[in-house]
Amino acid sequence: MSAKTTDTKQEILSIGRDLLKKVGYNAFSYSDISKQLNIKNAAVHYHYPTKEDLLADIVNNYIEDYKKLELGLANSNLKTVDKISVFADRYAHLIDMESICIIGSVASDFYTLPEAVKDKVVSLTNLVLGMVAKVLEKGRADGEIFFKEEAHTKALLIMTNLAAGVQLARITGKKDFESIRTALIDQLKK
Amino acid sequence: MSAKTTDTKQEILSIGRDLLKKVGYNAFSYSDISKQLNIKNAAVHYHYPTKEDLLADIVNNYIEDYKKLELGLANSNLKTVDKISVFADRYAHLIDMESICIIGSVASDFYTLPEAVKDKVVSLTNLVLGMVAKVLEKGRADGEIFFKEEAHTKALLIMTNLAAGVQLARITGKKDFESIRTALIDQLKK
DNA sequence: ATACTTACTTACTAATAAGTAAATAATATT
DNA sequence: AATATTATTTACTTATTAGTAAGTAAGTAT
Repeated sequence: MSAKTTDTKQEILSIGRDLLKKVGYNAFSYSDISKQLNIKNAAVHYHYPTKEDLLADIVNNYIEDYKKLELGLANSNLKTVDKISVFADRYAHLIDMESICIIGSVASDFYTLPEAVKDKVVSLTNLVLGMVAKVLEKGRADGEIFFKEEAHTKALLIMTNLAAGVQLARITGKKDFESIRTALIDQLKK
Repeated sequence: MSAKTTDTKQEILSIGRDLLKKVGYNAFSYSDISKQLNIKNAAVHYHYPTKEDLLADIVNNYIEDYKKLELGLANSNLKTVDKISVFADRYAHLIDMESICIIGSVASDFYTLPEAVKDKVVSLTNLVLGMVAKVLEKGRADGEIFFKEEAHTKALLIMTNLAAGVQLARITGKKDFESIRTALIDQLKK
């Protein structure tokens, strides 16, 4: 098992992930990737025969990432508000990367996605929403935060604020996102 | 001035608008439009020389629509909560049309949009956010609704909930949107 | 009736897309 | 050293895209 194989494939994955979040599934091509890596188009096809394969791997990769984050948060001794801030920080970082969250990206392109990938997107979305709901529920049980909705609903409210907040920041600027972030955290503190 | 001109151009605009909200700017072509109208590709170019021209007209069209809505709401005697519900209903309707809101659609594709259109998108977004903020501010002044954030921030919170809620509904289903909508309205009633 | 305008169609072009087959270079395995 | 295996290039194909140029049919204006 050579080192180079993994390197190039990983780099393709990484660039694909960035492009997906920056311009969306329909606006990037294998040529965009190959040019960045100074390799030929066909080399990208060697690692990911079809664009669908690449997309599937990107989504799988995010599922793994979020599972790790879930474990990390569970084993941390962060206060609930700070756990939610971890999510808010991730979304704030997307703005600086000229990106939006993958879920938002694939949701916008949903009706043009290969069927097999849609299922993975559903899994990823449920994973993320479930995580946030769990953090919220535990935080409320521990008396650290306050909200009157069901935990799942509150997770929906927070994540939609963040996801669309990042999208909106492209149009009206980052300060609108910061207003959202601040209001969000304040609400939890009651 | 013939009737047919207006008809075809209007239909192109309407189909373009639907496609933009369904699959996004980069995923539809003039061929998609011409096939639906049983005309040739070049006929679409006759009415809208470039895709940028079409996109610009779509955005302008939404600006007009929202200006009319603003007037309609100002002259109505709807309660504030019902005015906000008008927005929520519009977004709920998008789900049934397999669409997302234009602002979300163009935000996702923002870095692939022609420069000239970006400015129009900014205007549209400010128009919508301004409208909602105004409704909220007046509602609070009249003692009809309650919120502690600034009106602009509350408008951001509500509109991001709705916009991303519609996107999320593609993945997890419409009931998540309905949870958001209900929670949103409940919050205003305090 | 003639000229002009409008709304198209036919028939292209140039560029880019995704994807493939075959040859070749580089790296491991035995 | 010989042999696989892996990674990549070269050279395509097929399809689609946005866009254009030239022609035409029908209506409008003078």
